[in-house]
Amino acid sequence: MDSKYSLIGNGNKLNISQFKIKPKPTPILFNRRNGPSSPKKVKLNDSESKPSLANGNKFKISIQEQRTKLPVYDKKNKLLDLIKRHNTLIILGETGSGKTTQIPQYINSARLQNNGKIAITQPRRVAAVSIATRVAQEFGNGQTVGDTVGYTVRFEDVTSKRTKIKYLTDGMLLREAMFDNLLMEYTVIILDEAHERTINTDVLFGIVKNAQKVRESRNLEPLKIIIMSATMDVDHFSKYFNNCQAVYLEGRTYPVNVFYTVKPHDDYQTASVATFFKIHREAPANHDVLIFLTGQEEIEAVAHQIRVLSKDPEVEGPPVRVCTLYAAQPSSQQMTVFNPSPQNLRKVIISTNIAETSVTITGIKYIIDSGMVKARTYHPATGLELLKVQRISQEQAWQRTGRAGRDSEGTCYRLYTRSQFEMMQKSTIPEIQRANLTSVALQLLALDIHALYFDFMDKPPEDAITTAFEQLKLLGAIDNVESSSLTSLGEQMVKFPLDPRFSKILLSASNFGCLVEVLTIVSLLSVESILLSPPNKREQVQMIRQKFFSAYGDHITLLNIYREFSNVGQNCRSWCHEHYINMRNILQAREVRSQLEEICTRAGLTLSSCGSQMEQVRRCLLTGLFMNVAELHRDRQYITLDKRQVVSIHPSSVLHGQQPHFVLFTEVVQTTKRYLRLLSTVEGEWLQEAAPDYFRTHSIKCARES
DNA sequence: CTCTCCCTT
Repeated sequence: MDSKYSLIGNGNKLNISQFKIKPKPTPILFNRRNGPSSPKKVKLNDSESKPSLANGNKFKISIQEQRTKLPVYDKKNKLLDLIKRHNTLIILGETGSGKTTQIPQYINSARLQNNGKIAITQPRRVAAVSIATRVAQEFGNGQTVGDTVGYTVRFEDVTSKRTKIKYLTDGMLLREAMFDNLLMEYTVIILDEAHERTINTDVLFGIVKNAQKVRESRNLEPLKIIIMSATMDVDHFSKYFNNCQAVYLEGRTYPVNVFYTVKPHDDYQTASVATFFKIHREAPANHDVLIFLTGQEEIEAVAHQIRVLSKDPEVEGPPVRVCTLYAAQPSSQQMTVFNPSPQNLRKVIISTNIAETSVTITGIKYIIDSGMVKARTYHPATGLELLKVQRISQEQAWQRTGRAGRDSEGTCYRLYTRSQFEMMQKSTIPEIQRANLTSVALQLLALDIHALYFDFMDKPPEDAITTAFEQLKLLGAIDNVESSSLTSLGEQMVKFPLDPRFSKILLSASNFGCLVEVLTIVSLLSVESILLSPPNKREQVQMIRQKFFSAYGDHITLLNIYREFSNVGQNCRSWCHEHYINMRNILQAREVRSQLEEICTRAGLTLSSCGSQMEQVRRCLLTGLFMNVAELHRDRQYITLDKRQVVSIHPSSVLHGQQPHFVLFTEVVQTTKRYLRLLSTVEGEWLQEAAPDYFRTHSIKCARES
């Protein structure tokens, strides 16, 4: 029997109300793919079933016994010998090999680190914390995290004098390098998950390579570098690290069958729903499904469709539990994904790329891969950040596929043809080649390195670097764009874990007598938005928040919200709920604020308050954001002073619908239009004063007359 | 009159 349902979408954007079920079938047709199920060796490398780490103590074997059953265990002596003989080593380890937890312990038990520490970096803080906790447990002897095994992430340093094995985020190690570019605390540095190519890992590549060289030339304690990666492009890595040795570690994954569609399907939302019901009809209950889509709206739409359709009495198959998964979601909702489902139920998880690497769910038997991802790209020429849905890379496709083979054999349906797959880029472009580099350039300058001459594994585009230097010059962090050293202002800026523009604002605040207020605003700007806005409760939200609204704009409005928040004390949860405030994010802002306040105090800045003098605050914001000013023109259009772009005030702003002559904005994001987000009104006379050099070359068109 | 993928100091 063929599929019963054909799903009619409305172009690429599915409107739920127009969504219909047709009784006649037009199923999505799939081809079985030829060749091996994956480009790398994917095989079950032992016949007896071994519990994976994620499954915990299901078989009640001791923690020490579990260690001996990891694939890496058989290679222990071989690995130690290689690590002893080579100063730099690449370890390619498949998922489940045990490399991240075991290798640091092997090194420690052989005392290869001498009197130094072993650092292991992770791109994500949750990983650093949870892996360190696990390894401390394995270490035994009644030790807990913070003894021999510890971790350091932002806001949390769980290490001690006895700590030998230290897990940290790559960003944290980078920050440590700002204060000691030779990283003398460590004798072994392991950069894990190197294939993810985060900006921080990429910068660390060059920093550890340099530290190793300098330490050798000065006869200091040698530094061992170990690069751990799941990549296949060993040559690229090896070449960069002076043709160093690479070893391969088998993992523990299961084969995954891959299917491609017979013809292309542009409407991947509809295709994913149809494919889900094909699986739903054929597969036993408890065979869970993971669908990869691009964003919140799309995910909620597809979730709704599946919920409605699965309740249709004509649909065959067990009852369905639909879970959605994306980062913006409240964490309580995210956790429901891990709830074990009852025997006769099918769980389907509809997720963004968060489930590609950051969140691992056990029991997934089927993957539906849309082949698309939403990604932010930066255009140096326009200074614009674009959020665009685009095709994934082949690497990403394999990563998604692998999510079905973690604890048994699986199946992956790709909603694209084989030839479409072959047209995809082989690898994802490293983040450093598509990001704004102002922060990176500043960090490197703190190490007396000019980013143009830094030893990058993959160089960023030159105009991205020059734009970054122009920005640093404007902010006063350097004297000229060729400079390899910072001004004293620049040196102060490096101390803050912030966008350089925000550091500049903090450093000017004392002069305006409003550091207390500016600390709050900058903290709120450097976390995710604290404002919740459920589309169906728009009017309600507007009403309850009205009392916070400031005619000066969003920055002062945010300040007003935070001021009340900091006075509610115990009833924080209910207050957030009542005012549609994202509690996780505002609590994070509070943490950031106290960290920044501490740095300010140490830098000798006066914690002054301007009370209700909001002019001071807006003047102060201009000292870091003067290049982000737009002017109203006669046709009621705003045009930016910097790049002369036509822009609009985002409807989420409190200034939307008003027409102040000059607005300062925090960022411009292009979606359906070029929108300014997070604005404040400013006066034309303040501009010259805030950045005299800049405004000599960026003339202000006076459009007042209209 | 719209909505922001994922991370991190």
